[in-house]
Amino acid sequence: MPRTKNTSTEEKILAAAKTIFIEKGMDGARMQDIADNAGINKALLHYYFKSKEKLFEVIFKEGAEKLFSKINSILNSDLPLFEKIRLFSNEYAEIISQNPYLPLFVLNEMNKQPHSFLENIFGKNQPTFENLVKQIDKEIKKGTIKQVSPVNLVINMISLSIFPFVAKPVFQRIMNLDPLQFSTIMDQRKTMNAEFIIASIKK
Amino acid sequence: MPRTKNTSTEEKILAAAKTIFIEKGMDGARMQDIADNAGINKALLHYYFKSKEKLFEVIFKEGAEKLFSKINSILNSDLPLFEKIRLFSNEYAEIISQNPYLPLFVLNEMNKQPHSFLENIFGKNQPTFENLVKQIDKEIKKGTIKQVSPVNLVINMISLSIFPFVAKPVFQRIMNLDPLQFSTIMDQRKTMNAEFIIASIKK
DNA sequence: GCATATTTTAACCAAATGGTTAATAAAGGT
DNA sequence: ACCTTTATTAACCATTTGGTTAAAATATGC
Repeated sequence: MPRTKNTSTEEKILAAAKTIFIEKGMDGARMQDIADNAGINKALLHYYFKSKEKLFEVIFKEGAEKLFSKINSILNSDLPLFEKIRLFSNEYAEIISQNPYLPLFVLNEMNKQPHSFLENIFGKNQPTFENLVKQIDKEIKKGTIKQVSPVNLVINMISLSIFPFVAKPVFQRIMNLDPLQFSTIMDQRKTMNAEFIIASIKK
Repeated sequence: MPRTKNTSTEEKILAAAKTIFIEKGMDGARMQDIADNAGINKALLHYYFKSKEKLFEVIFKEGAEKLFSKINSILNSDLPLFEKIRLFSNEYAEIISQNPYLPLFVLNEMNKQPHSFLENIFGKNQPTFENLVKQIDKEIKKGTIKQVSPVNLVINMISLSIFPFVAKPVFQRIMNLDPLQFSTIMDQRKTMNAEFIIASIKK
């Protein structure tokens, strides 16, 4: 097993695999494409990562981690609720504009991969929302926000952050936007989303 | 024995193709699976629809149509703004809960298929939002709602309606919800979404 | 400098896959 | 009945695909 040195080849493979898998998905990706993209022989892929599935798993895991870790850390921080919403919206928008194709990749594969595969990956990092739920209940009692379901609030925050990227080709087309216009609108949303959410729950 | 009136072969194929394509996507779908699912010989698929691509196109077109036609018709109707938002949220939630796997299928393929393929499909049905833009401008001048970008309002409405279904496996997992709990929450959202949107723009 | 271990490659291989063909069965028209 | 057209099938085929092998190149330790 080559776990010792020469990470450069391994890194080249991982970078290439990321590109190809995210672009084509597990089924659409070809090992030969990944090898070509990494500038190496196909057999080397199997030398470093024994199968397509194993290689995919590494890429998927990394992607899922990138998307999910921030949610948990911000939503469980000690910030005041509105600040939390603002921070989440801003930071999440940043992550996603830097990895615009990641969400669809992860969503797509989460729907397709068997349960066992996902179990393996999500084993421990189970986010907790207790902190947030308590915080929201407190604000409701204080009367600063409306009676709102914490779960649904989080779903709204995440939906508004991610979906526009996932549906970019749809929105661009049905709204007749050129890429520049679309990107301008996405930029507006970075600050807008938080205020939109806050306005919807503020009393 | 004469059995119960068998649906036409073409219909059987289309139904099977829908099932398989939506479950596995264009790349993951196997012609043999579609044939088996339809209870016919694989060659018959090519007899009715000459290639996998052509068959896929039919299924995709139908799915995209189902998802997009309603948007246009409701958003261009003559209802008052808030009613429009409520009607859209309700009807769209209905369409999607009846076809929960359709959005991801369409989104996924819209990101993968080449431009030419999509051009063919969206040729004419280009939605228009002029009506809605005017309506929103009017409400802003009347002072009933905040100064809000019509495009972003529509993006929000659609995002909140669709994304929770697309990300169902994610939400179920990170929020530790069993299928029943999740479905209850989705039901709440049917009415909640509209009020959430309205609250966020009401002055 | 040399033996050993690691990395990389070209050539293969078996299975799977979309698609074709030629023959057969069923329907329709006369 | 008989012929023509349409529908359906089993057997193939060419290509693609993930994966393997054995040999060559390169690095490593002494």
